[in-house]
Amino acid sequence: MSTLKNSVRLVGNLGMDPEVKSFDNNRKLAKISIATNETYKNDKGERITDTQWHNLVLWGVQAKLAEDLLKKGDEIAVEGKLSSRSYVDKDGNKRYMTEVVVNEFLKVGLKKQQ
Amino acid sequence: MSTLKNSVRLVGNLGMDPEVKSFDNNRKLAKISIATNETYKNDKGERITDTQWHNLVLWGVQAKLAEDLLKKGDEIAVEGKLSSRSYVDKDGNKRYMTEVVVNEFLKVGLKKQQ
Amino acid sequence: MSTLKNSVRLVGNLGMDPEVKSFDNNRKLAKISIATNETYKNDKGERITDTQWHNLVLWGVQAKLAEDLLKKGDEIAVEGKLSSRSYVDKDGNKRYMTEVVVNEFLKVGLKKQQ
Amino acid sequence: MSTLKNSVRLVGNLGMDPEVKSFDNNRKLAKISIATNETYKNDKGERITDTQWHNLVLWGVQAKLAEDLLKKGDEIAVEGKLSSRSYVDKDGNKRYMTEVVVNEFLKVGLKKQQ
DNA sequence: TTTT
DNA sequence: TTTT
Repeated sequence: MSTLKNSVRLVGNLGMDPEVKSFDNNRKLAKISIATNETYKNDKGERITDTQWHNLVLWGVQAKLAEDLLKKGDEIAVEGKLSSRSYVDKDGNKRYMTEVVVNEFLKVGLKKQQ
Repeated sequence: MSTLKNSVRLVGNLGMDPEVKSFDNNRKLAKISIATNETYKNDKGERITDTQWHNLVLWGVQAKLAEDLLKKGDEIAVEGKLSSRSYVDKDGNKRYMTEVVVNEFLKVGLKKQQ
Repeated sequence: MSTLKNSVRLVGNLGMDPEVKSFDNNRKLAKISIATNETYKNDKGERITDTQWHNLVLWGVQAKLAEDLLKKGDEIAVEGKLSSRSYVDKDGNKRYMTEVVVNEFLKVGLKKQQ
Repeated sequence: MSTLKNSVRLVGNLGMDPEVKSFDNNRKLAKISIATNETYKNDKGERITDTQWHNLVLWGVQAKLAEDLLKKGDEIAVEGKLSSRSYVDKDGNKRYMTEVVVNEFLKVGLKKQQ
């Protein structure tokens, strides 16, 4: 799986503890959502904060590491892949959602920020 | 706007010509969707192709370049930012969609591939 | 200047305080060197640490931020560009060196690590 | 080996055919050098081209692919790791050089460029 | 030493 | 739903 064709890098904070599921074949799945906070000045010189929420999916070893190391509020750096999938909602409508399938993450702690 | 906190890189092909809109303030907006194709071998040694479609949004100069240079089938490399937004669909339901807001793109042509 | 054609991303620790120079035109230059530490297991299952040192160059606003915020031992994430240049050493020989010209950095603090 | 701590991405042209060596243990090594060409306008509005040369090292499967697919003039996209090493030159002096150890490459062909 |  |  090529990192040249599809790669996402994010630095952000977990909005909640990881949700972890275990499957029959011993595979683990963890879901986390992180917020990236970026600040900039608009045309009028006002300080604007743009917060984006991202849904991350981790499998196997990465899921285990997330379960053991991460909790709500923690800051992480991640590298992964953009992945979209469709599902059927409770009203029977087809919906789409986009997730980042994580290859790797680091727990960091932003001390100061520019 | 930090490329350290939120950055996406994709190499893929346009599924259709760019859709371009012009606004009163002379700002231009282009929307394109690209497919990234990755191949790998599964557990059984079978060759699998994973095709992902991505919605890209371009503003200003990048929108103008897309309008002038790109058409259906073209291959591009892009760098941008993950951005999610909500909207209300025709049935009055709140929906979410995730897009890549493009900072920069290159028209490339994959000659051969590994 | 394209981030698609030439981009370097590093997470590492400063080996010394930044060296800062100011020029006549008010331009500032900061030089820092950081070590990236990566650990892996070799063929024999032994834990190996690969430490690489990188020379970073910062100009203008980034140099000012480095001067104000960074000191020996700090951990940073950086995005920049690979740049090589030649110079003449004290014996009159032509030498080459490779540096990373920084576009952006974040001060981080790796709390735990995988 | 983490792509979060040390990652380089380049798009450029080979200055010569790959140099390939084979070792006793069947390991292959390929060396290539590529030029990245970036153009921008300086303060006076003049079009400037900044050409940087980069030394790339490929091992194993990547070396084989380079040997089979690449030749002088070809354009490639690569992802790898910054790596510096010292060596002793013919006059007995210690020298340093910086290389990019390639994880992955794609042969591309830039048709048009912005 | 490449390319546009 | 996070963080500064």
